[in-house]
Amino acid sequence: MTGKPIPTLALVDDHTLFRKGMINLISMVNANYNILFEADNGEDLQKKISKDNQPDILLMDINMPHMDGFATVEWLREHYPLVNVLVVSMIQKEEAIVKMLKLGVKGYVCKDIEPRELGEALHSIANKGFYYTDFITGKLVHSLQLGESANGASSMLPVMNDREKDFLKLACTEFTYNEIAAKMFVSPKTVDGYRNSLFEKLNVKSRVGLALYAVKHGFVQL
Amino acid sequence: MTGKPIPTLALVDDHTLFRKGMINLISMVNANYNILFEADNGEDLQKKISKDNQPDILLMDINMPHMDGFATVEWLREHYPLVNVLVVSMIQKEEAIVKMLKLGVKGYVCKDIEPRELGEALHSIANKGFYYTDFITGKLVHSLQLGESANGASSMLPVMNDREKDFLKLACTEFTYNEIAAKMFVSPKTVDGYRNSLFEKLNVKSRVGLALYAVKHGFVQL
DNA sequence: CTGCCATACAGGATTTTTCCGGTATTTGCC
DNA sequence: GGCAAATACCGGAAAAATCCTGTATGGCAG
Repeated sequence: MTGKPIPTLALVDDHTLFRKGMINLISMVNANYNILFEADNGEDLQKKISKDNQPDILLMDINMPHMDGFATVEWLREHYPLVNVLVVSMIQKEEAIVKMLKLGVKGYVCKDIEPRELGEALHSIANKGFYYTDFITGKLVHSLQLGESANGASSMLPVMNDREKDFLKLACTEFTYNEIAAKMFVSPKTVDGYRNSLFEKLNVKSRVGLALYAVKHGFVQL
Repeated sequence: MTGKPIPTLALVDDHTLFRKGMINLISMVNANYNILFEADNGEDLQKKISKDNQPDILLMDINMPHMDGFATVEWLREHYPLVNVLVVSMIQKEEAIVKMLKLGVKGYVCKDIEPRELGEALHSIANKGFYYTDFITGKLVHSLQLGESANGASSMLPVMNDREKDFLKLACTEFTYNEIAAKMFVSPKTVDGYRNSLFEKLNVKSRVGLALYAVKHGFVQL
């Protein structure tokens, strides 16, 4: 673990030829990357990845036999959350893109990507932690807009009463629950109730979850 | 506590005439607000505000004798963090605006505000929780840009090593520290060290503080 | 009037978080 | 080689957060 050495990569794709092609592309990029390993699919990846063999960036296809890209990202998120996934797929369907984004992938590019853009994507992920093109952002925004208006059910905010909203704001501070109770002029046991009620309503299970929810939904400004 | 009744207001300004003028303006707005009380300055406010006498929105000047707007907002933030402050001041200096914004005020308008805009501001704060005009946003962005480049010292990010950055990302999840340790392949006591080190470097004192810092500085995406 | 539901609050137990004061290992550098 | 700084780690204890079950109150619809 010597500081910030050469970023490491791994490739997951069921087509050997395509993997070799990608490796060739990567070698054309004027930057240094160490390729740790290649895998045929998610199952194969599970065998090859380990504590001492984690890539910084994982280039992965979606359509794969046995264990596809979605299942693989979910598994990685649980077991190797520090691995940055760059999806490399022919699939351009908004549904797939948005699904992957929700699963936390750090980039999504088309398989016919040009060397220059691949270099940019890898560099961006290695340094800023993500690479989202305007195309991807566009899909995401579009999907959000759909969710907000037409759909209706999906983005409906849970019903919170005023006191719960007040509590939510104060939960996004470094006050302890006892201090929050004092500022809300209620018993600590009552804020205990607000918290548990919000855990359920907002589908989170910790104060960090509450804070993140509040920020995401604009209850507090950063 | 009957649902969402008429929003309550309070005014803090040392000029009686101006307060009366504002009240008149507010009455012209086609919306209902209850005015709880008026105060001459921060000190006077401290006497008049109480658990059972907190306004939803507090309209406040900056230049006031005895206790000015800045001190007052700081005090409110500590003792009545749920009160939304709308600054109403002649002061248009970027420095003052940015300072107030940093103190968490929910809006900043000029004293020569028109009835229509005042109505919009109050409505926006009562519902969305804030009212920032483009003018204010502009000042803020400008100040941020200054901070980023010229100033240098002010916005310099603390030096975090790679493992600390990794930890910071995982701290923004609902994993416990034990789970985080497992995912980072280190001992729980080590993440204990990362945490304490970041508390100091980032000037926070709880996990919520860490998460909020991380979001604000783009270490995690929402 | 009465039972239901939402809200405010308690006691008590358990887990997590936070804090403190140390130790071993590694790494760069004089 | 040896020293300072950074990193990984430990035991123990105090504080905070989380969870569960249960009570009192008040509004309100049947």
